[in-house]
Amino acid sequence: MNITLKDVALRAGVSRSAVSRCFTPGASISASTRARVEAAAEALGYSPNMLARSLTTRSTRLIGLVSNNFHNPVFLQIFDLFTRGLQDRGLRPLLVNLSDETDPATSVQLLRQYSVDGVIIASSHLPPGFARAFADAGLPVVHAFGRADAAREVPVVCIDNVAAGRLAARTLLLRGYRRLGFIGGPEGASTTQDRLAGFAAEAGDVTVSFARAYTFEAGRREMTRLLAGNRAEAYFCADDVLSIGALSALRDAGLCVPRDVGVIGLNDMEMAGWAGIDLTTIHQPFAEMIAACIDLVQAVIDAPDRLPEMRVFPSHVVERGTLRPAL
Amino acid sequence: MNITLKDVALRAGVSRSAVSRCFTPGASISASTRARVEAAAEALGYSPNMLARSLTTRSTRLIGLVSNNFHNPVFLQIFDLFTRGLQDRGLRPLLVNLSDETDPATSVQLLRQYSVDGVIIASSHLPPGFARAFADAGLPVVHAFGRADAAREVPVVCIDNVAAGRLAARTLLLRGYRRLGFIGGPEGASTTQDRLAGFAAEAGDVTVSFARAYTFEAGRREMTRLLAGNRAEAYFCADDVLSIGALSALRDAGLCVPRDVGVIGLNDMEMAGWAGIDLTTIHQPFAEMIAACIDLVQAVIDAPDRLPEMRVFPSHVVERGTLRPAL
DNA sequence: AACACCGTTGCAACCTGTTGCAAATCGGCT
DNA sequence: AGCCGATTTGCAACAGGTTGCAACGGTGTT
Repeated sequence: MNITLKDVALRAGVSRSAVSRCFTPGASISASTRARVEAAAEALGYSPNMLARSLTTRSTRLIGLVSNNFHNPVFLQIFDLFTRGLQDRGLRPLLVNLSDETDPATSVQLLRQYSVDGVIIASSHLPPGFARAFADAGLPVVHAFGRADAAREVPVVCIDNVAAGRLAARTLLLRGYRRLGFIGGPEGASTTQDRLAGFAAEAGDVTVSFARAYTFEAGRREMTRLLAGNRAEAYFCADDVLSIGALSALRDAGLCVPRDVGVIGLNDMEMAGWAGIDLTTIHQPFAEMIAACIDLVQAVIDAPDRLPEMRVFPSHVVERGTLRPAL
Repeated sequence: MNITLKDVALRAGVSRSAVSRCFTPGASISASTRARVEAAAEALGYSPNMLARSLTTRSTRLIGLVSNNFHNPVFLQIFDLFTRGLQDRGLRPLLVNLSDETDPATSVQLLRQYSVDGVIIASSHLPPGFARAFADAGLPVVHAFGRADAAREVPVVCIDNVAAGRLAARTLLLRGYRRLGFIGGPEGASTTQDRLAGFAAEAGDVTVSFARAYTFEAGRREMTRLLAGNRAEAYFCADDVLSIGALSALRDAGLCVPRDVGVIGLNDMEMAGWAGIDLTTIHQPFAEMIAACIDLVQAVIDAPDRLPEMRVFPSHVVERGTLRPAL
């Protein structure tokens, strides 16, 4: 059915090895045989079987892309960057949707069955040790948006979430907001914990609450709940989509943003810049971070014994319309 | 390095075939050897190499998932449904991001190199013949959100876009809106053309314009442009994210929706239901459509010579706040 | 002409698993 | 014990490639 090496070899009148070498960069082959082989391959429409090749080369160029964030719109941007970045380097993303699955064992087995060269985990809320399970199974792994202090076990690419929390607090204080509030994602999410730690360290006494998930509805519900009590003057939401939910609740309550209440988010997803949302937020440099992830996983593949490394990126405030100007 | 059949066979004191049969459902193997093999496999942490197996079985259970819609938030929902649906059936999505690549040749070659069992194309704006190129290469393919009349060449899963356009027009007319306008996606998108055809057929004389892309900004810009001229009483936007952009422009212009202008979208993406957006829109039953895609691609894999089939799903209006009530 | 050297080529083994076929084993029956 | 048929098992070939090694052919040198 399909065209194989043998067919091409037969037509070109050479051995299978010659054909193989023709498609292997750097192999020793004369210009004349190469031409004959290429002509034959062209005529037959041959393209080498990557998976058969991988048996001996032990490289599939497949990368497992593991995530459980299929409800936060920022992840569409993230998947776009990952898939394009991988493709540009000749790597292929095998997508794994964890949805509610949080036991790494099945994903590890799955990705080993498919002999992926490496794994990128893109998530900020997974049980501790999730990423390590891949490393333990001998799979090169990088954890994107993971926790910095896990980096002794697994390479991590992230921003300094504690510093980002601090930055959020300073930004709010500088604009004259006093009683501050924090709205996190699920309490277990490491990013949420770190952002809160930094925020509280800088702002002192803050009201703290957690949304059920990184979704619009969860953010809106949480803010609605908060408004029933004694509200703060400004809130740091640990994620843009939460912020947008919170803004919706504030507006429904007849409060004016940024005059009555200030809101600062985190991520700077595309939607944050939409007219009508216009969210002031802390920018994560996704493009650079994702490029770093791919470089890093490639580096681990090339040198499996390299020590886990952490790449921390700077974040900064993007001024829009949900905070009043600095005093 | 990795554990193979041979290692397990050695430890269990049986032949490689016995081990293979132990992992092949329906193969003839006695309970006692099975137990011995399973114990050995367990002890060594063996799991079979799917790719090596695929050499002889000619099935990888890999499905190419091809799309160029990484900027329309509805596609995050769609990817979620696809990945979960495929996983639930033991299939693995190999994601291909076309971004601006519109020549099928490279994608076809890529997916053939990886011996995918089948391909699902999820896009409404691709050059005609794109999907057919996969079929011509002998790859089982299904086109999700494709054009109905291409179904003679390639199986298609879609709604009846012409009927949806009609439905939009009737819905607007029934609510007393007269001079109607249509805002499409890129003019070349088949879905846009069909929706317009139905809309115009029912509404008669409509103002027609096209946004550059299926994005918020494009929708907003197009509506802003339209407002400079003689505006219509209500608009059918061929996509929710366009609608949201259009709404943003309307509000900035001080117009009241739905009193001054009505807007109806199409897709019923999650965001359409967000408070503050509250978009009246035509629902596409994504969950059912995507399940159908997967069933269909599986069917084509099982019977490659089956005639291309079209599965058309019903769509209906979801009433929210961007149209005034019916008279 | 003899020799060394280098790039090119084919052979054969190997990567990991599957499967047709024939041989071995087993249980049951006379 | 001997025979039958069904089940289980291993051998060997195969899927589509890669690669170490030895043989080969051509060139330049002495």
